[in-house]
Amino acid sequence: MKKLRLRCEVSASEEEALRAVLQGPFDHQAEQVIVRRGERLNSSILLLEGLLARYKDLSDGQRQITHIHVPGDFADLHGYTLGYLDHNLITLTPCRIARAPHTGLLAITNRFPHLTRAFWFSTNLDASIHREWEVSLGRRKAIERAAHLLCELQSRLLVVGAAEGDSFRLPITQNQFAECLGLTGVHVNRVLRELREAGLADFRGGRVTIHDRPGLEGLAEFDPLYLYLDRPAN
Amino acid sequence: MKKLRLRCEVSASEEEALRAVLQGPFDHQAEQVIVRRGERLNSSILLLEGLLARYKDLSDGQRQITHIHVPGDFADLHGYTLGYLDHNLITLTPCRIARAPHTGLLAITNRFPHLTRAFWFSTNLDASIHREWEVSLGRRKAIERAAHLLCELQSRLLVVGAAEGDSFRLPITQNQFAECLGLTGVHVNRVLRELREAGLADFRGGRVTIHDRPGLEGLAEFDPLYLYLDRPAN
DNA sequence: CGTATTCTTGACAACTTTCAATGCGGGTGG
DNA sequence: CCACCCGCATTGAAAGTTGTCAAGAATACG
Repeated sequence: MKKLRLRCEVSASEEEALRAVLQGPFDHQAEQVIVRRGERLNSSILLLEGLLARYKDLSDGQRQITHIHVPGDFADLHGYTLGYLDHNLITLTPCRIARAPHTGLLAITNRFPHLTRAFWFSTNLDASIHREWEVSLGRRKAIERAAHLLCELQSRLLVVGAAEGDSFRLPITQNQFAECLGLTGVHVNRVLRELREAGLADFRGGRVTIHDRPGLEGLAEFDPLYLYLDRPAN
Repeated sequence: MKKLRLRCEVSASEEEALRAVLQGPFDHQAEQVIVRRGERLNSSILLLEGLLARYKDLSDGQRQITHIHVPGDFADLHGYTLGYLDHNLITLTPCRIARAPHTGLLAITNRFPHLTRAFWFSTNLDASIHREWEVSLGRRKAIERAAHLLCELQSRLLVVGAAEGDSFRLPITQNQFAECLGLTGVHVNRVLRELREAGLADFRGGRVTIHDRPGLEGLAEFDPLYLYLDRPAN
């Protein structure tokens, strides 16, 4: 909740309204599909601890992860207006979540226009991250993609207090990382070695350590503007 | 306006409120940057005629288009909650637009929760399209990406009455098409020839004709679920 | 009618995938 | 306690897809 607050200035009465609506917490194991594509929804999920991912499968078994959620993210708030998701939602690690029933969200959106805009902002921020991933997937080379995602995750985790300076836990496999980047696990492995040998960053054993942030950002052409870290006043 | 209505059931009073807020229409030439990344916004753009694109530039001159807008789309409604855009907005063709000042949108969101949710839905639909593009860019081969985008555009244009059955105007260059697909113009050219020679679709002279929709959809693994064409009841 | 884009094609290069094999480490059962 | 397994990481070699470069053809436009 503190984490959610950081991104969207919320008044005491608004926070109370939201808190009243939330159910849980609930715990989930890793690798569990939490929401299935197309299934009708009646609540949305706030991630408290762990990592979630949005992904889609192709018929030949390939998978593309389209977003990684960090603690404080409303993972499928868009499901509230969409009714169902176009993608699956899976736990990458063991997770703790809270649920906001859509009836409760409806009540909030009818009574708290400002809080509604804060929610709306949150889904728009997700969309902005999707766009940056499109740029990576479409135009950046493998090593640049990897560097960019590491920069993004470090920035986002720092905001919610889940990074210790230039190091943070990222307990996912190289294959999962590859599924974010539109690459194969084999190639990601090579690229991570390159980053390590260049002294830029080290991702091993479920932990990332960034040794040369400027270098990594330069390689990735990382510009955090799209993360809207200077949250708007509205 | 009729087109907007098709995607979001809007009551008479809501429609009137929106109409009262809209300014314009304004006309723009092709290839004009309408909104620049990072610039503070005080109105959002409703596309009435023509095609707009969201894009980002890289330092080496590469460009990635992250979204194509068709008539009826609110092109930068997300700018209302975000304050500024993370991308540029450009006209691909001559365009006619209307503008919704954010002061007006603020008034609407304070008075019409249901219309607010309709707006919110609209930005969530954009995000869904971003996700599908991530899948294309990350996992589909060049010819599949091209086929998928043609299917998507045909579906979306059909909804707003801008497609004539299996044919529709798409007055953009192969290079611009390539910028959507994360490919080079040269390769798009080859891929379009393949689609033509396979009897699937023909994109030439600013017009697309789909000769074998099932074949094209099969090649692309196109599933329109992500377009939320069965709009939700809320 | 001439000029500038855009389209088209070929040959070659670069990047990433595929296939295959080996190493590593943690958990489990004997 | 230790051997065995199994998933994950790592590496090499070969193949495939897409990009780059270059040139000529077609088309649009003034």
